[in-house]
Amino acid sequence: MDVDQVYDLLKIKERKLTKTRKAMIGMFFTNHTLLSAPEIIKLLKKQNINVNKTTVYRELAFLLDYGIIKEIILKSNMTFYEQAFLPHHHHMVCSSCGATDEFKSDELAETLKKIEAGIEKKGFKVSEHSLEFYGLCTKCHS
Amino acid sequence: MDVDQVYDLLKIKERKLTKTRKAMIGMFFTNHTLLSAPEIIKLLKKQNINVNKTTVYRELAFLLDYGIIKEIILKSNMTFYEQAFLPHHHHMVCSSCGATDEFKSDELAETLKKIEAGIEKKGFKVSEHSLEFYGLCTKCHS
DNA sequence: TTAGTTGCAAATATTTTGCAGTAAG
DNA sequence: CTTACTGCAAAATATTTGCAACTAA
Repeated sequence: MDVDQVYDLLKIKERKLTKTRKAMIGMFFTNHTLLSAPEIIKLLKKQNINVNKTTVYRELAFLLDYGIIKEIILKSNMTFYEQAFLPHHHHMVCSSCGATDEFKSDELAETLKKIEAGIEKKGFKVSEHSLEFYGLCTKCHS
Repeated sequence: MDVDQVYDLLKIKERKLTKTRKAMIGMFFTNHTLLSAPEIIKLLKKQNINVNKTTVYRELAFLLDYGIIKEIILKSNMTFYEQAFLPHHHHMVCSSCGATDEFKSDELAETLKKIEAGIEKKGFKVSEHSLEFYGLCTKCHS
């Protein structure tokens, strides 16, 4: 799924392509960074799009609902978002500067799948998991 | 580490054993459930300990600081706490009713350790990870 | 034209802070 | 009696809601 396919989806669903919506979709497909609502508001301002925070929160709920973005909650107790079409991966979060980086591991994915199967046998229907590693990034542990 | 050892630690560090502190420590060593600040306030009320929310938040920060409890942030975007001396485990969280359950897996622990070693080779110093499984508990998926 | 979208102001909810007073050891 | 601890009120932050006005298709 790329930007144009997202536009097509919106057209099919008869949802409008507003300036803010376009800019936010662009953001998620350009940056592969985790973005929070306050950060998005700042980024929009830089593009001279002065939008109300309410709109940004509503837009995030919208994109989430359409499966275009994913939600990730970090220990900072803030909600972050990223594009939903990236290959499955996890995040490393620097507890000092807050920088995030991603990584993936086939072995990990496989183990998690096995674990989830085990959990389901006990009657709990798993729909997703969240896994993040916290510590100090290269810059921060001198 | 048990309750009495925690009391000893406080004595050594010349920290006082107040009624609220004692009750909260007791809570974490009795319940092995995840507890949030609002829940703790309610539980204290039931014990006729009417304490200000500020005190509870400060006490949680205190216990966290002394390594007596651990912090876990769930997708609900709320902070939960649990005793820090339980054997390493992870949580299953029901997206419908919010119930949490715990489980452990040696295979998972081993894979995670390996993954963390791999991450450290790239210069990121891992200090902890958070892993939760979300889905529907037995009661909620009919 | 007509849904879908937006802004504004106000409400929620959790968590934090400053300061003056209280109590445990 | 000393320093840790507490309450209160108010602030900081993120997020949500109702409603009237607006605009993309």
